[in-house]
Amino acid sequence: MSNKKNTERRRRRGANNPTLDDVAKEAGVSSITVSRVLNSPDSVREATRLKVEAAIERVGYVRNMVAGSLASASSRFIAVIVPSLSNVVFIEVIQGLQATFEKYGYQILLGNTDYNMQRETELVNTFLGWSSSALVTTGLRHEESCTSLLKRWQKPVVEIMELGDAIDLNVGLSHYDAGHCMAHYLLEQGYRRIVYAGTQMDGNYRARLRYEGHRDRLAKAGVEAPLLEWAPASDFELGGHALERVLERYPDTQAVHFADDVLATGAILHATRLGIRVPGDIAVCGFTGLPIGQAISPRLTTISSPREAIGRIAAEQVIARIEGRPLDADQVDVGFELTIGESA
Amino acid sequence: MSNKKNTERRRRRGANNPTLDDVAKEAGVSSITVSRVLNSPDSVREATRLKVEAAIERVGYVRNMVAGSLASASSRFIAVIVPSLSNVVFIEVIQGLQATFEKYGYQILLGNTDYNMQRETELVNTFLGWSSSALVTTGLRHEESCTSLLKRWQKPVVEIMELGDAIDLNVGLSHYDAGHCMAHYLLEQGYRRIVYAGTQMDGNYRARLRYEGHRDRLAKAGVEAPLLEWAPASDFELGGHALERVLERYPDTQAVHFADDVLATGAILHATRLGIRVPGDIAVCGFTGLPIGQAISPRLTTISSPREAIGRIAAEQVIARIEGRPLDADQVDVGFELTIGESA
DNA sequence: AAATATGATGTTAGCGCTAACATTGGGCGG
DNA sequence: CCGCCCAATGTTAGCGCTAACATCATATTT
Repeated sequence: MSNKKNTERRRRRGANNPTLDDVAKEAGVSSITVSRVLNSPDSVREATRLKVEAAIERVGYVRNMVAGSLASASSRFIAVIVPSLSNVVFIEVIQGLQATFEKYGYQILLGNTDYNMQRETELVNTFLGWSSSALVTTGLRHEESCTSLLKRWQKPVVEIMELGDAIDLNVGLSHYDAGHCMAHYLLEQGYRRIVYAGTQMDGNYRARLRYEGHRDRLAKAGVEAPLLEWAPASDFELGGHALERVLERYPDTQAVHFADDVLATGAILHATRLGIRVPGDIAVCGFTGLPIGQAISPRLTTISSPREAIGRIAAEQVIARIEGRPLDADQVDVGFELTIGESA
Repeated sequence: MSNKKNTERRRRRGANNPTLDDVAKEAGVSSITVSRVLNSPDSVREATRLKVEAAIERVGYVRNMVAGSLASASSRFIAVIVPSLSNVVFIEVIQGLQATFEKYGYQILLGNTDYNMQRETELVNTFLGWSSSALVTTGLRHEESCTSLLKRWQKPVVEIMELGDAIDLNVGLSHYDAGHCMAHYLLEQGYRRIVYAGTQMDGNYRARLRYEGHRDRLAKAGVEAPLLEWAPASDFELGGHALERVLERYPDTQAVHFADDVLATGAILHATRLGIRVPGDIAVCGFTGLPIGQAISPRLTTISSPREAIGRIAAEQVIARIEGRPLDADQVDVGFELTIGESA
């Protein structure tokens, strides 16, 4: 068959960095001992360890994580999937995740879906292909194939932000209740003509869940729940614009319930500029509990969600699972808090 | 020697997911053909490709990226190292990087140093171990061993945010010039008693570079350049607090040059609450060009840096390098812009 | 002192994929 | 209709590491 003229030919790629074997030779031990120094230093005699560490230093060894992960069929990666990086909320969640995972020596593999579920499925596939140790994703709604893939997967999966029927672990809060709670507060304050205003409520369906809570509470009081929605992502300017549109469309509005604090803050700052008094002429409230809402005057009335805590708790749950510690519960309700400011 | 009784024993791990070979068998081709369908579909006949794709679907194959990276000695990872995730600036840079790299099918491997250079070196080591295709890091200052490791490394390295003597590629702006420019503007407006106020200026030495530009410009005008500094990270509340401390320590201050927009915004909002007129009683300016600075009244006078553009340009440079396209220059000065608001 | 347990290190055989080369079967010019 | 070329596919040998088991020296038990 093949013309076996190649006794010693095949060469591979350039790099040729020092490998474990080079270190082993240098230190006068076997490569598995070097591997142990790296992975479980306690299982090696101190003298050996020092010898190996010196050798590592001398040859300038850089560990090949890829080979290690292939051999052990696991990486110290945690896949994290969020729908957006422009929304501070997810940034803060990522901070919580990152800080906690780092403590335990795990790396985050970050994916951004742009509120696109197909993209989410692709990311899940890629991340599983990296032998991730666990996966954290946002929300409970996924493509069918994505859900079934994750259910079959043998490692921890956490769905965050929202509570409900989850694949595995679940850390979040009830957005329906949050919307309901704020609507209740507004009614209590005597407001009756209340408009809900949000952005991108198809992709960001949690904002819609809050609207539903809001609407149902108003319905119970026999009050209409008009909804205005915009396509672009929330920013301060859009908040100001939204306030004007609300007043145009429903001139007798008494209060605006914004889907998030960025819009609400933008509305308040714009109102100040226009000489519209908040809450005198119109009351404003939001959702999230961003620092900027508490820095402006009037201070924003809002619902604060513990964003970094969601990240921290989700990460702790994952670590517990990985380390085989038992969990109190597979679902954690982090709750929310009505923060009463001066704006409503 | 070894009691060779084990003809077919050694089993490995649990998972046993379908592999390329399973797909190959199912499709009636060899595994390399499946590999080609995945990596270079154009090199396979359409009929074959469809057959293989159907087989992939049928067996529920999930690609093992780890094995692929080991065999090809390269992953589609780009290592990205930033000093902080609490600072919006880096978030926006990451957004720019992420959006661009995603277009080309690269994944970001994100590391956070918390302004600790030793941590940076560790992250660099880990990320090189993942066979990253390139590395993006923040700033020009690193540990000696880190710099030399990166210089020996054969793949693209970009240092961002700051301009100067770089390892390989460099995308950023001159912070010294930015500070100088703002000081020049303040002098031009007739201010003479100007205080510079910042946070964490040891770790975040770019804020110090801006101070040095500021100080040198004032010196040229024969004016003192007092500096006040705080240890915690910038937030709105600290900005208000800082304004009060400045007025306490230097009661006749005419203008405060804040190291960033978060502090400056916090100061303006706090001043409004206290009834201090800006710029009537005291002028305020910042650095960064955050949206919030332009949403408040008075609008903030600041220096806008193109944060997302830094990310996008850095990513484009890297991609060009990886694809072997020639670069116009290894260094890109993205510049900055004096944004004149009403606050100074 | 023999038997057994324990701790430290070594040997072997992959993990699942792809680079490098080999083979095969038309298509096509002469 | 022969030889050559090229496109499509196959064969082989690792990539660098670690799981699983093996070995050996020393400590502990009986």
